[in-house]
Amino acid sequence: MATYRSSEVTKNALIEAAGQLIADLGLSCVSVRAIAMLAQENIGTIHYHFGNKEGLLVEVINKVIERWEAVPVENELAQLDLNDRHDQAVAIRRIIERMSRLIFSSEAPDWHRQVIYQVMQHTGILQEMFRSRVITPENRQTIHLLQRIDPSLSYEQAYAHTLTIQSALIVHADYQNAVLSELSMADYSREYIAYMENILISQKQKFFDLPLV
Amino acid sequence: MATYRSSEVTKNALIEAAGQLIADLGLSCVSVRAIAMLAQENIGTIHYHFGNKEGLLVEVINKVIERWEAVPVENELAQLDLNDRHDQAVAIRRIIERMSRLIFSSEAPDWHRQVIYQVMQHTGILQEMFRSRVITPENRQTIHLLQRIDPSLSYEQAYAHTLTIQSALIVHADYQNAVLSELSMADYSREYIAYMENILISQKQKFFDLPLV
DNA sequence: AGCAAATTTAAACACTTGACTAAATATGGT
DNA sequence: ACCATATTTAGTCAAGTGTTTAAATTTGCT
Repeated sequence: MATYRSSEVTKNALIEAAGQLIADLGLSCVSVRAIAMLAQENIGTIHYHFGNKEGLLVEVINKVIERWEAVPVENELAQLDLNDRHDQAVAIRRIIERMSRLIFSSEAPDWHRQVIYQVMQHTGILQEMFRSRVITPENRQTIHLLQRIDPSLSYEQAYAHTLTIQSALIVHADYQNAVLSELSMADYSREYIAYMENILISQKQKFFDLPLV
Repeated sequence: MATYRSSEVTKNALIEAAGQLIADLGLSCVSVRAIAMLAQENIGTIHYHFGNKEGLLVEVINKVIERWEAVPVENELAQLDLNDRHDQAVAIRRIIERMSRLIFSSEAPDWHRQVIYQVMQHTGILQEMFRSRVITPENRQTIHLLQRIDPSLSYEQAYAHTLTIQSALIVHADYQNAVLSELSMADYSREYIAYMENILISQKQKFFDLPLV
């Protein structure tokens, strides 16, 4: 008699509602009352199931992080010889395509991409979660690859390259509303995302004189 | 006897305090009381001088926008022949260096760069100000240049290029705290910014097979 | 069906927020 | 020095915040 079935249902409803509201209003503009109302649950359930508001937000971010952890960068780079120029070029492509897929594929709820990078704006538990479990480990892989491609790169220089790779995707995610309105689009088209991926990939491959694969 | 001297002094103190607090806490976490306390002014002065909180925020953003408007992109591109490959390469460099200078040069208060892109997160008067007076006009120039460089580019494709140019700078500005902590730096070094500029410039020049200038 | 535990509910809590008011003060031209 | 007025001050307001409480209800095993 540990837990009742209804427990998981309301917890998921609250997480989903919180995610949508964060995407719409911003992380620091959502109230427990708004979340409970959208989820059609009582305010008290938030504190009963998650302890407090932050506990709920942790689970919201956790939902996104688990999707990223399910496809670690290591998998994309396995079976590649990072000393081979051709494989180095493939590695660049794999890293960019993976990140783009995780952010823009429609297999996850819409709010994922609009929520996740908001946590990087304010220091706190949420940022620490995303940084320690996603950002830092993934950057380590990318920096390692870049220093294989060009052994003369310092850590700072390799990090700068890493950020120039990721930044376009981050901006398209975090400023989605502004970007879409500037593009007069309702949502990113598959072609647009593909073209942006292509820019990022071939830019980096050309910069390092890698084969264009 | 229109206005007294003290008026401008307190107005500037309030704008400066608001800017610093927005940079530290985030746009939506700043209260009129915190602003007044940091400025060492009375809360009522905010409503007396600016009408309401939003009126003060408008002036904060205005301070930043005026710096950008003082050096229009047109000036950087004047005397360049946008049909000439060499001048096209120079134009790319000028556009990127101008934006980097506006964001990272130390001639303006520290908070400018951490404040300005926050307004792009939420729709409202502040975003509309920055978009209509800075973003849209500047993007028009960049897109025009890119379509001269490669006439086959559609508007969406040219816009994607524009964003890949700007994104790294935006991310370094808006996520400054997280980036600096990942780099174990107290502030961006001149060398780091210069290296990032170099990446962005030569990446774009190589992508379009322009001379590397 | 009965019953103990898990869950939901509504009301209240203390606190912060942006805004407003009326009185007190400071300013600068005369 | 005077005085009209620009500015500052302190106090109050209603509305919204996250949290807590205790009672009511639902759940699932015996």
